[in-house]
Amino acid sequence: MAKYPLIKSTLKERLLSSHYPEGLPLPSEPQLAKEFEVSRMTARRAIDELEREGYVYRIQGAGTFPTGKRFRQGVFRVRPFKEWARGAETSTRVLQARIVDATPEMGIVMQIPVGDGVIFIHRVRCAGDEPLVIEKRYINAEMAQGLLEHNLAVESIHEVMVEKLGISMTRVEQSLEAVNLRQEEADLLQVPLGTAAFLIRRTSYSGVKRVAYINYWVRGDRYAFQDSFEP
Amino acid sequence: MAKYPLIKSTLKERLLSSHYPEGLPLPSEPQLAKEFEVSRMTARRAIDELEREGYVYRIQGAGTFPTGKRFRQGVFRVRPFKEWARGAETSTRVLQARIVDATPEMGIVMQIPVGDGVIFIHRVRCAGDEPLVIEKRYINAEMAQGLLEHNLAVESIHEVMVEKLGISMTRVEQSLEAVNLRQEEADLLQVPLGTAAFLIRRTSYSGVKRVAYINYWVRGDRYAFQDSFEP
DNA sequence: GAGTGGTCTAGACCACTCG
DNA sequence: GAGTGGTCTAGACCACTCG
Repeated sequence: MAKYPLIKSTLKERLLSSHYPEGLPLPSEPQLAKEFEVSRMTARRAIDELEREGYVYRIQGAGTFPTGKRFRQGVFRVRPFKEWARGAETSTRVLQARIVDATPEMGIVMQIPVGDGVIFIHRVRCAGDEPLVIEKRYINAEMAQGLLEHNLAVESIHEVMVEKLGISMTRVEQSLEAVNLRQEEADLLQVPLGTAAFLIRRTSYSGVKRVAYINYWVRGDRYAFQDSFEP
Repeated sequence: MAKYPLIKSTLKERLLSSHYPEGLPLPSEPQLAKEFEVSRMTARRAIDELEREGYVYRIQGAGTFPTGKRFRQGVFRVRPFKEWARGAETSTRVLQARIVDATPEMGIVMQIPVGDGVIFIHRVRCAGDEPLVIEKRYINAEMAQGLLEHNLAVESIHEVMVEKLGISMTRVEQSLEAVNLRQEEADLLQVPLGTAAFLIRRTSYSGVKRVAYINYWVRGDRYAFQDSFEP
């Protein structure tokens, strides 16, 4: 039998029973290797998996720390559109891209005063002429000046903001819902009214400031998340 | 700079451009190590990440294969029902729990001969008298003898199987879809026909054997996944 | 400067697949 | 039996943190 699963489950038990105090590092990798009588690489492998599962985080030079009790809230990850539509020819249709005044709703989600400038971008992303995703972005206009001068049908908006405009995104919060498409969205995606879809709501932060709020509607009949894990 | 990210991105490009034909293995790990002039462990690390991201899958003894062009990407995690229905009083209604003969469909998903015994369990899980989740489980009867003698309205089926019946679950594969509820499911969840819901399909393995196949329908108007990360 | 995690090497043995 | 991926070792050097 492999050794690292035993190390992993032993450490997991200790973490769940608060054997290692929060805020303090776990024993170092060489120490754990010694305790379990394995090479450092084998100890690392166990920790690698615990890190991926959210039990610990590592800081190079400082140590490995318990994440505390917040881990394991439902987690999902969404990859860039181009990656998951791989194989097919992808294209993007820009329906709107302009500066608008923040409505009260935008003011709340963006945390800015009503009337402030907001860049509104409305796009449809297709794979092989089939529309798959609707995207509505609201971006703090003050923080992303010059964004509208780029070709939004070709360039990745996120990349432009990070690489060309120098905005550092420090945190992303998102939620995933299952919804029935309304007439407007159904028409754009060319499916019947009420078709089930994923709705992803995403807020991007730069420090404490909210840079962008995005809604994605993803066709439920064309997309699935997939996961595999060892319990 | 580290070497494995370059290997990874090179392989990813090749996979996206169909450089490696579907159905055939990629070059073996020793061959890739040689090509990129690194040790086998470094080549493996690049492939490890591609596997985790769903670009390739590996079969011990046979090779590493491209996963092909399915629009299936991303990762999500589902918490146990009791955790996310927290705060509310949860209850479970068992609609059916009996042994049936495997239909051809069950035979395929369970990888057993048609006609073999399958434990079928149909439950509805509620929070505060409101139905939230429908569950249909198909379990290899041979591997889970005695399961039906437990109180399935109270006990966790997974825990009974692992702790009481001694079945070791080694791997779980699952997918997450957005679907419109059909009449039967809508009635059980007391929502209108066609309401959007999450459909989770889960297969549990014990080694190479498939222990269980489960479908969960989760009300889209009552559940959302949440995630937050640093890019 | 001592200690930490990040990466890498050149081997080794094993379980498994396949013709 | 040859080849594959799965695991492991005992080292090494590096970038980074911290007192």
